[in-house]
Amino acid sequence: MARRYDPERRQRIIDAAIRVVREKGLAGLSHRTVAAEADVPLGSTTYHFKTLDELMVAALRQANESCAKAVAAHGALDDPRGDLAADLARILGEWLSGDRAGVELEYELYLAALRRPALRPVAAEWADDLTEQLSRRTDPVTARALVALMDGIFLQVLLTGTPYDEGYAREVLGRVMS
Amino acid sequence: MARRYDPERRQRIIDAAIRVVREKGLAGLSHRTVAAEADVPLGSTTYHFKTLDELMVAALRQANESCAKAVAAHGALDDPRGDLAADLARILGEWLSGDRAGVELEYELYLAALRRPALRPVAAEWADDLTEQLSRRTDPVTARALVALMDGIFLQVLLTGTPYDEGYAREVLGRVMS
DNA sequence: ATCCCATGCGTACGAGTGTACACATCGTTG
DNA sequence: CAACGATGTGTACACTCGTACGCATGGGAT
Repeated sequence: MARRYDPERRQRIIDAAIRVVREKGLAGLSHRTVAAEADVPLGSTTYHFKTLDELMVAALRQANESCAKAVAAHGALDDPRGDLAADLARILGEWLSGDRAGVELEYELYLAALRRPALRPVAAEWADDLTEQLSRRTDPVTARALVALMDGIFLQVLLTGTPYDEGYAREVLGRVMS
Repeated sequence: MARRYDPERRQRIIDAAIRVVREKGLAGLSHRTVAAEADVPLGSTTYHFKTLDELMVAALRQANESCAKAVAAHGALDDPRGDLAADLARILGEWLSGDRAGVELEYELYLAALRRPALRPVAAEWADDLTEQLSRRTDPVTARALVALMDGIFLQVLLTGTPYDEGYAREVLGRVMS
C-alpha cells in the first residue's frame, strides 16, 4: 500500500458520510454533501469511492463495528449466570435513551439493504455477529429469535413513537428464552 | 366534492406510485416517474399531491389496507381455538413465498417512516391495527410482542437472504405466547 | 345564459446530481 | 536524477428533480 499525502483522507470521508446520514438521512447523502462535510473537494470523494454504494458499505461497516464494540465493552454478556433478558432489555434502553440519532442512523443504513444488494452482506454480517455473541449465553435458535425480537421492538419504538418500556422488553425477551 | 373530468385520476396516480416503488424502489419515486407510469402529464401529479410526502402517505395507506384485507380474508385469526402461533407462521410463509415484491414494497414504505415524520402516523396505524386484530386471540402485551417478533423475522429473511423457516417461526412465536 | 373556479395541461427555471476528464502534485521505483 | 504511477483537485456536461406559473376547459351555481 503506497503512502498518501493525506493518509486519513479516506477515513475522514467515511466519518463525514456517517455525520451526513445522521443529520440529513440517507436521502441527503451525495458525493457533494459528503465532500462539503469532510471539507475535501468533490473529486476526492469520487476518487476514493467510485460509487455511492461503495461509500455506504464503508459507512455501514464502520457503524456496525462501533456498535459491536459498544456492546462488547458493556460486558453484560460475559456473565453466563446473569439474567440475559434483563441485560438485553437494559442495553436496549441505554441505547435508545443515550444516542437516539445514532440508533436511527444505524437502522437507516441497515434497512437500506432492503433495496441495495451491495449492502446486504454487511447487514447480514451484523445480524450474524450479534447472534453469535448471544450464542455464548444461549442456544443458536434462541439467539436468532432474540435478535429478531430486539429488531422488532426497536422498530416499534422508532416508528410509532411509543416510549421504550424496559419491563415489557424484559418480559417478552424472557418468554423467548423459556 | 365537485366532480372531476377524470374521477379516477387520483386513484390511478396512487396505483402508479405503488407500481413505481415496487419496481424501482422508493428512491425512484418522483412526480415525473409517477406521471409517466400513470400516463398523465406532470402537472396532474403535482396538482393532486402538492408534495411527494402526500403521495407516499396515500400509497402507504392503500398498501396497508390491501394487506389488512388480505389478512382478514385469510380468516385464520377468527377461530379462537386454533394454534395461533402456527396460523401466524403459515401466514408469514404464504406472504413471503407469494408476493415477495409486494412485501418488500410494504416494508420499504413502512421503514421510510423512520425519516419522514409524515409517514409515522400511517405506519403506527398499521402496527396498531395488526396488534388489535391479534388482541382478539390473546392479551394486548402478547399481541404487541407478536407483532414485533414477526417484524423482526421478516427483516431477517428480507435482509440476510436466509430462507424462511416456518417451523422456527412457529416455535419462537409459540414461546412468546407462553 | 353566464360566470366562477376546480381541474387539467404544458413549460420553464434554478438547484442538485453522478460522472468524466484534464491537469497538478508528490512518493516510489528504476 | 528521471520517469512513472498513485493520489489529489478543479471544472464542465448532461441529466433529473421539485416547484411555480400561465393558460385551457368544462361542470355546477346563480
